[in-house]
Amino acid sequence: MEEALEFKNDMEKHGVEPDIVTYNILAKGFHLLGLMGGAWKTGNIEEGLKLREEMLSRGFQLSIISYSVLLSCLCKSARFEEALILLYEMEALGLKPDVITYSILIHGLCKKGEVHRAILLYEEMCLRRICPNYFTHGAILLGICEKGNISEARKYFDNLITSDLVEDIVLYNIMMGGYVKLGNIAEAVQLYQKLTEKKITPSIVTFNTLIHGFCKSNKLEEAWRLLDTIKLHGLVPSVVTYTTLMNAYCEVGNIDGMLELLREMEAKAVMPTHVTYTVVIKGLCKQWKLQESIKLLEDMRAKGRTPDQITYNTIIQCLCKARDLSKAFQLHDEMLLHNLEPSPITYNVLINGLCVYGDLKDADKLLLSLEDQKVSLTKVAYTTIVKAHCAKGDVSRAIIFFHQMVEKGFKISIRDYSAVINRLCKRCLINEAKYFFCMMLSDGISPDQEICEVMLNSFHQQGDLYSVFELLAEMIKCGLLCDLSMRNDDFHASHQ
DNA sequence: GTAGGGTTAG
Repeated sequence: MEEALEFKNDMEKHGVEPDIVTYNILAKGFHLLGLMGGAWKTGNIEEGLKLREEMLSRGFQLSIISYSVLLSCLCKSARFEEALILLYEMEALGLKPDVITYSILIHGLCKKGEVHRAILLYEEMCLRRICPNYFTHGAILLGICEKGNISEARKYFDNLITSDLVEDIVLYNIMMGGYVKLGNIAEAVQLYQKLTEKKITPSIVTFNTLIHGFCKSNKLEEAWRLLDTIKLHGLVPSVVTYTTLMNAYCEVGNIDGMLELLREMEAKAVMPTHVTYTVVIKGLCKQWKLQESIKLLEDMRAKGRTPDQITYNTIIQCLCKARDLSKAFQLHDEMLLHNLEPSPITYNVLINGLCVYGDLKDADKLLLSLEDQKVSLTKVAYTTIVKAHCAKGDVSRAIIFFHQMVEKGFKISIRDYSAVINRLCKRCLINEAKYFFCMMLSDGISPDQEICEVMLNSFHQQGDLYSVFELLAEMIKCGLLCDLSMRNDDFHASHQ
């Protein structure tokens, strides 16, 4: 692309003005690069938007297709506001969005969990007499599935397949994937039987989905048997088929079996992707073959398989466990060097590494500097550091980070409070545990049996009967009464 | 001469 752009600049220098076709060719290039994924993705949207600006300023009209390409890219990075502005812009210019344009937006929204907004757009397109097709329906179905609302998804699916004569295997695949994601392989298999009864031809994705389902339920035999079924249907196992099985082998610690599969796929000229290599790296890490996995990371680039965040996170996590934190941070720096933005998970792994295997002070420093840099973090970054401070007994720091977590607007669950209270009780820091317990109550979260047991035990150990009664009263309020009689016995026992 | 959308794996 760089050369293509340079060439275009050359054209202009020589007085040859680019025209609409020139721009479309460049747009296609950026789109392809975007599809290839990895580090350059976001940079390409910017280039694409720049091209649009340039075209508009030169008085060219973009086509509906060019707009769709831009919309597709924006959706992939969840930039929906900008996408909707572009949609508005195309309408203002007299370009009528069609079923594909709408499907792109609907799919983008669904994929990122914004099903509600997707359905609004869906209704809008229907009002404008643009008829939804399989692509549109598939997007909505996927959205409902990914929200985990499987029964609603099934209703939607059943409606689709009964109201139409022609059936679409992709809809089946999406529905089966929904079941598999929830670990319900049985329902997925039933759907598979249903589609074979209806003489619908399964695709390789159908089988990959089933294989994934079996692997998830530790039914490796069944997964393996599907390889023959694939061949029976005249299909060829894809890179996803192999990678799924390799991952399953990796998970059960059969690294040799995993490598065997890698050799087999290469022998059959199925090219491993960056996901495949990430699985292999994970396997090597499991065997503590860190040098080898770093070597593979380098080899990937040479083979044109750009490692992504997950690839790096895998090795970084292993380096942390091996207490080689400097090498872990070196890889983090390498990500930046390659224009690969570390993900929130990368930082969770590094912070956890410093907390558990390094110096807690460095973890504090890292988190604070990330906040300064406005790097986006997940709640886990905070819970990790809070837990570490609780475990080491530095409650004041734990409280500071806990409040920061609240301020950032993260939803605090009972599990987060339990994690803190458990650790404080373990260190007999009763007053501190009570502090968090009260905070939890004022947060509107009711305690559960487990958390109360932990605290009661701790109070008992310290002979703090006042606290015992106080907590028992609170338990009565919350309806956690089942063990009250036993506690009374305890009380009598300790009074004798 | 150019040109848009769905499902699967880490």
